[in-house]
Amino acid sequence: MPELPEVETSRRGIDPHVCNRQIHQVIIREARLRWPVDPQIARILPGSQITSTDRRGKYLLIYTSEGCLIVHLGMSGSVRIVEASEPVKKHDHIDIVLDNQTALRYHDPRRFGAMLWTTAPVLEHERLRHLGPEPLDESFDTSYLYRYSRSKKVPVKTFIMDSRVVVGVGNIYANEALYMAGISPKKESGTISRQRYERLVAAIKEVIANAINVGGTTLRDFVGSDGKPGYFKQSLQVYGRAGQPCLQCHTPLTEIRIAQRSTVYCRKCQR
DNA sequence: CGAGCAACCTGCATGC
DNA sequence: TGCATGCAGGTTGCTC
Repeated sequence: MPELPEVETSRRGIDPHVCNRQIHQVIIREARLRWPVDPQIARILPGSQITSTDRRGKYLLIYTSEGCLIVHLGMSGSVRIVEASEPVKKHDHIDIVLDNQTALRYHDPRRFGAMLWTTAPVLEHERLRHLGPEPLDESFDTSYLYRYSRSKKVPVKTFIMDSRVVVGVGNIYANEALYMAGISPKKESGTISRQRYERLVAAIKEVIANAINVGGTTLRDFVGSDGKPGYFKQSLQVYGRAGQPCLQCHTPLTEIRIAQRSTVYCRKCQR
């Protein structure tokens, strides 16, 4: 999936095309996503106005005059703007048809994504209320992460991928940030010094900010909402490079599994 | 309570 | 060529 930078890239891509447009029709071809899509939106949304878009972690928020759509792209989801007449492809599950013959089209082969609807305060939604700080927010800092980690026994990689700790750090960027910070992904969270967490916080911010700046990482089928690929893949230092030389010390990179996720690191540079 | 892991689902690469 | 296997960007919700 789309990690945070891909979601932000998608949001920026669709925002100018959907804001201040009226919704003409909602077509739900397949409601069986991670949670069933509320069929009510097909009658509530037509006639309403899209007022703004936002993002919280990996959730894309589409505010309308009637309530808010909370969209998650799961592992394989994408959204893009199409001509409403464009023929649907396999896995094009939902169209939000706008008043200018375009549509916001949600596509998700694996259906791990979601499109939720709420009329209540969005940040109090059950899916959002337990989320930790945004990685680029100033509240995500060394003191916060260090204090939170004390007495935690999970490997640091699992720790930073926990959305209650910080949102948006998925498998790719967790691998990259730990490499950048010189920390072994296996290291027990509670035993890492404050000084090393300072490096880790800086690395997470840097890797996420860079990825957003270049439009996210393209793997397989991710494309930004304008159909252009992201360019971050070429700057990956460890993810997908198992067995290849470390770019700093030339030791072959090691691949292990942590919490069932592929983990690539340099045994020499990361301790 | 935390830790570990199976589950959700499709597509694709690999090996026989 | 066909078929079985394992793996993929995420997250929830079991069991221990």
